[in-house]
Amino acid sequence: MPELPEVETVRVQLWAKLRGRTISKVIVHDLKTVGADLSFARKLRGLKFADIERVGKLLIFRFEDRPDRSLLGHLKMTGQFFYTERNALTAGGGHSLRTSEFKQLPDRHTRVSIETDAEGVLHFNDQRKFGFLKLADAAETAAAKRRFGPEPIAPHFDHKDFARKLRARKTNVKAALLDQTFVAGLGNIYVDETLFAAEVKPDRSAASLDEREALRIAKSAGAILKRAIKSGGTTFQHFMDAEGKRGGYVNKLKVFGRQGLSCPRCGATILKTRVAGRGTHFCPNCQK
DNA sequence: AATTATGTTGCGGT
DNA sequence: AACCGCAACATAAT
Repeated sequence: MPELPEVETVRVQLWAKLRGRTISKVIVHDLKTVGADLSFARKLRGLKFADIERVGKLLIFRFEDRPDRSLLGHLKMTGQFFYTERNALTAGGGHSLRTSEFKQLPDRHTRVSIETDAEGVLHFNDQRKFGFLKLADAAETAAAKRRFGPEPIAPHFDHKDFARKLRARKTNVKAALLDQTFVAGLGNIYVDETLFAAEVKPDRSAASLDEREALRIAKSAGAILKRAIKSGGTTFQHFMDAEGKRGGYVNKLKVFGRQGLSCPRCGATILKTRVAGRGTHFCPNCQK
């Protein structure tokens, strides 16, 4: 899933469900996903969720009375967090084993299941197994957070500073925007959408940008990420939110996945090429 | 049926 | 230090 808007969508949903809940049982279906940590389940059992933080595309679960222990979660390419619950109140009065409206979980891509004291279960699904859940101490957590650059949606994001630093980069502008240590939260979809909004070609060298272009990129990135959050993210292939729903921003994409179709701004044909090793979509006419 | 692509990023080598 | 290419893995499409 996983660019900032998708992760933020899931963060908000999970917090509403997990707030104040205590972990009663953890089932590790795939050891690699937890970094081969044989004590992963034991260390989580009994912990009470106190907060869910997001930095860039990384989720950080915090626990009450245990500031020295956090759970880091990254979805990478195909990770998904699903929250399901058994219906405590059914017509017959008993427990229904139906886990959700959208699918039976766990399924063959479920890597970890975390049960709570509220009949609710948090499932971590990940087809390709690039994603991970990792227990971290305070120092590791702080170190992980420090590696991220500023987020374009941050209240105090400094557009001028960003523009100056962007123009000092030696790569093309797409590679610069994908670098999470430079600016956090953009991925392949939102970089293409940002550069379309800013009217800049993805393969332009960052150093060739003038001040106005760099500022347009800074402003566009924040605007697009915010709009995408409002739409619940983008479902292009795998993304599903914590309730199994798809992201609405897919209908608002201007260039991503629209190769061969006409540019919504000028009518020229959208192209797909390869830039920074990634499939890249842009309008050859109105992006300069 | 082999090759290529896929919403990410860490690593090892310039 | 910054940057590039590749690898981690599973699946669908060509």
